[in-house]
Amino acid sequence: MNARTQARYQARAKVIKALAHPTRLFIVDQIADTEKCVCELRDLIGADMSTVSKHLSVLKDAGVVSDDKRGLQVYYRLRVPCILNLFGCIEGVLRANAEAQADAMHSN
Amino acid sequence: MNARTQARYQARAKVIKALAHPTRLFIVDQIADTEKCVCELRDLIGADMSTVSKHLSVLKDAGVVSDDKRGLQVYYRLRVPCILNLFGCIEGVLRANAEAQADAMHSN
DNA sequence: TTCCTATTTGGTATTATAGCCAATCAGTCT
DNA sequence: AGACTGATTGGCTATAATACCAAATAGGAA
Repeated sequence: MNARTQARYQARAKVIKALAHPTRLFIVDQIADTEKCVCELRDLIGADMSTVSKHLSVLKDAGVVSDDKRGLQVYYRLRVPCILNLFGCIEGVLRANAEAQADAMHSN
Repeated sequence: MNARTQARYQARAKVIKALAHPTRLFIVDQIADTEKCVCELRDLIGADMSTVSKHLSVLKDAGVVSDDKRGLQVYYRLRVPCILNLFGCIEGVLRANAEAQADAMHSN
């Protein structure tokens, strides 16, 4: 794998890595159709505000969300809606995993 | 976020986490339409075979790939093709990021 | 059986990530 | 201006991920 290829996959991995955390997936779901401020997300998640803020900065740095400061609040919204399509696929993987596990049980 | 919700997002995150590495993304691309054995992937990637094997086990454990031992070789294939759709979306994010960066340059 | 080859597993050092607290920053309101 | 609120940043510790080497496993061939 040469340097150019390596760089391309690294850029892709950065975006996916930003999504690879339960809290951040939850955030993406929450702001999918309605923007929300950090304090709202903090309440929904139940973690320290600084923790939520850092998760949001990871998502923002990857280009997944965009922010908009209005008054004291900063509102975050999903910048790239196609990410939502991913969730259906992931659910498919989980279903397939569950089936495979069930099959393995039967064959014992 | 209650325990049930937490568990669901954790399960999803596991699958996405399995994809969140340049080498593993490369592997997914490589076996998208043709299964490949570990040694072929090792040559393409240029890392230690044990490293490649561990990447494959992460993907397999998440249910993304399946393996098939024939003779001395173990062949890996993509188990859930819809993951390929993700790549188009990711490229879209990267393009949007590049544009945003270009815009930021102009406004200086 | 013994040798050889492909793969996996164990051990370990290095690096990255997560979460909380405390401190800081940036607006708002009086 | 000074007090207040929402958000971000820095610092720290704990945990997880990565990559290599070396050792073990599994199957094929002599």
